[in-house]
Amino acid sequence: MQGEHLRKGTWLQDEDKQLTSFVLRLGERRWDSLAKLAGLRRSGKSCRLRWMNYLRPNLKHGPFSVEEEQLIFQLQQQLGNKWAKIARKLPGRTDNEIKNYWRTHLRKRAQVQQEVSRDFKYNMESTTQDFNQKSIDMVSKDYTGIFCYRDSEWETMDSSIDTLPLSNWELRSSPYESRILNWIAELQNGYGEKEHDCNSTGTFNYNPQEFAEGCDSWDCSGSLWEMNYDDTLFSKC
DNA sequence: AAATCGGTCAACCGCGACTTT
DNA sequence: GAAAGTCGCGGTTGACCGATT
Repeated sequence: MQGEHLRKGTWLQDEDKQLTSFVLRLGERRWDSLAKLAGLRRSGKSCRLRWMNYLRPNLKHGPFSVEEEQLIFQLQQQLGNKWAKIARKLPGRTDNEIKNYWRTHLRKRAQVQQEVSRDFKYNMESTTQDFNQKSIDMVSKDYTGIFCYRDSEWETMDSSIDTLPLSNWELRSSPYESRILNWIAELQNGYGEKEHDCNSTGTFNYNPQEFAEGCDSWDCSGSLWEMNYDDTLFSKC
């Protein structure tokens, strides 16, 4: 194909038809030869990409479902940016599509989640004595994605997260909710007037097993997943 | 109405791994 | 075993579009 003037940019309908018909006849391989045989002035690479990401049968083109979104989020945490591997777990979705979705929808949320998770763990560690490390790890991990700040004051806050009163945090749309709210209330009572003091201590009862009940699946909508944030707000005391 | 900005997504690029000759 | 060809992956770009100023 060298020396020939190759087309770039958006594919035309005719090109799509031509490519599809040749891939169905010759199979998904030898893309350079296939492009030549099909009379397409495209690189083999470009043909392959067009086929894999758009023309291939059984591709889903609609918006991602909540389940897909959660799966992507979870797999990204486990595998990192291994989009091809992640795509294999989501039939009908392409690595490119998932990568784009991650970058435009989920990346920020992941950052927020990490920050909140870290701060939460930090606060737990600095405010409890009877809390074993295993429980803390589990909580900080499983808490991700469920905190939400009652945000009417959010925009006007000009300092770090530790100035946000605990009573203004809420947890929504998950089976954890009521227990967590109670827990936060207890924490708040434990803090008393010392809520700005990260070195203050308090105790509360926590049963990880009880806590974990009903955790199989839950809807993240209406939670941190939709929260706008400013990461300057997430500094520690 | 026009300009600007930000989000989205299809497509491209570079590179390493794998296969074929 | 080496060179050439091909494939697959992840990062990046740029066109497009709607919202905002």
